[in-house]
Amino acid sequence: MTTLSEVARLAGVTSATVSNVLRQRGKVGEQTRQRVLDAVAQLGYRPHLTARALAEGRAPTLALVVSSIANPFYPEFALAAERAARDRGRFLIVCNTNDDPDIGRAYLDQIAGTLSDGVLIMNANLPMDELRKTEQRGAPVVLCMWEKPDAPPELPCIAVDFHEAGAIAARHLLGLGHECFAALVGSKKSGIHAERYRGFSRACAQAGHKHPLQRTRYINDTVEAGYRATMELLKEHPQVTAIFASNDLPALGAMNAIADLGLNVPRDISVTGITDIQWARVSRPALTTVAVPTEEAARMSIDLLLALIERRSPSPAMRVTATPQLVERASTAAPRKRKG
Amino acid sequence: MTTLSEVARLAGVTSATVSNVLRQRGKVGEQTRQRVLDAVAQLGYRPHLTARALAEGRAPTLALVVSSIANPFYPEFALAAERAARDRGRFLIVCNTNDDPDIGRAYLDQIAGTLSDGVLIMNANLPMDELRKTEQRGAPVVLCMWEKPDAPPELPCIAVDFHEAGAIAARHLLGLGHECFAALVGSKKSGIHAERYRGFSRACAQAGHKHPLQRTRYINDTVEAGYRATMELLKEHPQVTAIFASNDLPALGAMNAIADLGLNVPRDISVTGITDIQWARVSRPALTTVAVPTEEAARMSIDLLLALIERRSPSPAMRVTATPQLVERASTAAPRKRKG
DNA sequence: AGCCTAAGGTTAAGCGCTTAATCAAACTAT
DNA sequence: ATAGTTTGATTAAGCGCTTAACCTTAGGCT
Repeated sequence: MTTLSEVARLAGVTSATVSNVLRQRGKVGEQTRQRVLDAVAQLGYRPHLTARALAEGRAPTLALVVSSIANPFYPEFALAAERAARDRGRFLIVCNTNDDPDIGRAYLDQIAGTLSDGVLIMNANLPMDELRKTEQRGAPVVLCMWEKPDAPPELPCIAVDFHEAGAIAARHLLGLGHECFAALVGSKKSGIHAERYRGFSRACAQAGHKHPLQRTRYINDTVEAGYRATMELLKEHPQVTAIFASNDLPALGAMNAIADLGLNVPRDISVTGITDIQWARVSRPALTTVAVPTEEAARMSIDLLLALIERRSPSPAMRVTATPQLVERASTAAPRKRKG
Repeated sequence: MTTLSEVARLAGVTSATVSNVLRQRGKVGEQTRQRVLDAVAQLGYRPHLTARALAEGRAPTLALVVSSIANPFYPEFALAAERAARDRGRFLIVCNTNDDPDIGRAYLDQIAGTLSDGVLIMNANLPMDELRKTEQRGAPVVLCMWEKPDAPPELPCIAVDFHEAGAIAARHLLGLGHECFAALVGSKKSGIHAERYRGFSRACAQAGHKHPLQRTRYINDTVEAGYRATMELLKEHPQVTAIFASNDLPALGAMNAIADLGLNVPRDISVTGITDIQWARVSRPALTTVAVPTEEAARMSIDLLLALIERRSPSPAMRVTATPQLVERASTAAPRKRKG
């Protein structure tokens, strides 16, 4: 590892001058500048990022805390965030908590402010006051993909209009002529997905087809849970012609269940999800879903975090990304005419 | 951010003593030790990882360079590596190159040795001499999942017995009674998957069912490529009863193609993959595949890297992980009796 | 000619921590 | 009682870099 002073010695200047050349700070004469640059090239000098960060009084990385690998959306978002960070010249440490709050806490304790300048939180299942604590330690926190626009988050966050996402799905199904739905909604008590469901039912009500609670199931965000819930729902309510899932994973499970019941998607029953994970494209039939702007949300999250780090934006502004978009694939169609 | 010396002042000692207490180094009296620990607790002191790394002459993170998000296996491996790193008390920076060697180079240039102590390479599509250069700069490099055990890698690596993986798939299909196969193999010139295919054909030959080249397609590692190749293959060779894919993604594409041809998996045609990505479990029918020991390989990669960093293991040992394992699901069955 | 300023550098302190070298005091052994 | 050792702490240097403050020298102005 060549250091600044070795470069300086070769160029016949002081390390401060080399630093000034490299950082484009201060006044440096043209010919010394060249000598320095030559020396840098000759020695293959690369700045020591750790030392630089320490000297600048900042940390050399950003961190992203994600809760789980179970849902493929998280890795997708993680890589989107990585890209956004790289585009801003930052490096991203990924912290997977495996849904264990203790791991999340340990991560935050260790790296917030000491290794990471700021932290992105992606559904990490961590209590708010824990997050506020790390914020007070000097490492800004940004919640990516805030689900509940009603409850003021008390922390900077990127909110996605999930209410609209639910409404989009509903309007799509209504537009095809569906009137009798079943709904698979992410677990009730965590409040996750509540907004998606609310958007869905409001749109239904507005169209004059109020969605009744007995055709709603609160389930985990898994293929299996979607499968089981659909099996039950379709047995109890055979008149259902379309299934709204607040997430893609249960939607895929629903499609499997329908197939196992000897029915056809979309001929007999239509299915919609929300998110547009990669699997949605590959499944048979390909899933119609409402895409959340992952790339954009990741970019905004990083930018907000960087702004907070540089204290440019003192107000913990809560911004909303662009509206989600319907991605129409093969899992939805007009309902089959009732026999009789 | 409370610092060491603030803790020291409160405890009435020197910062060196505090450091000794925390690192369990040197001799410290019992009552001062307690005073120090009390002060640490009272102030909520947390060591500054960046400063510590600089003082210790090491870098505070490890790095993982992955080529792409397109194949969901990479994120799965990345999170496995993250877990392994965390278990060893290390933090992982993930570097996604998006298959662009320039990005990979830039990442290595910037962080190898200056922010990361060592680098894990996962199919990053980087030239060997580039990697050797970063190694000489003092940041050990480990290749995860080396595909070609024939060619000595010249760099420390974790090799998986992909030859055996191919053979396992072949033996499974042969055992079911199949004799006429088609093969979808990862792109020829990169040499990736060559070993998997070789294992497959050798096992076929041993069983007396030599696999002919005209029923082999060298394709990209995508669902779409698998789909297209299968369409072609089945039109040219309708007698095929089983498809061997060197990777899960093309295998899934093959299943879709078969369905679109009006045929049934596995009744008409069986399909196998290699890797066991998450999608394999969810697809309909669920994919029979040969699982590579992801978790284990990730763990071994991290351990080898750490050993190299600590110069414990001077020899760039190439180790082979445990044998891949067959995961039998619904996409394979005995061939249908020939009509006539 | 003398003063001020700007340009082009250097000095030195410091980021928070580690660690080898050092030192003082308290024991042990003779 | 004196030398030698151990225990338990301190001192100070240094990791590689940044940056405010300072110092020259040369040129511009009256």
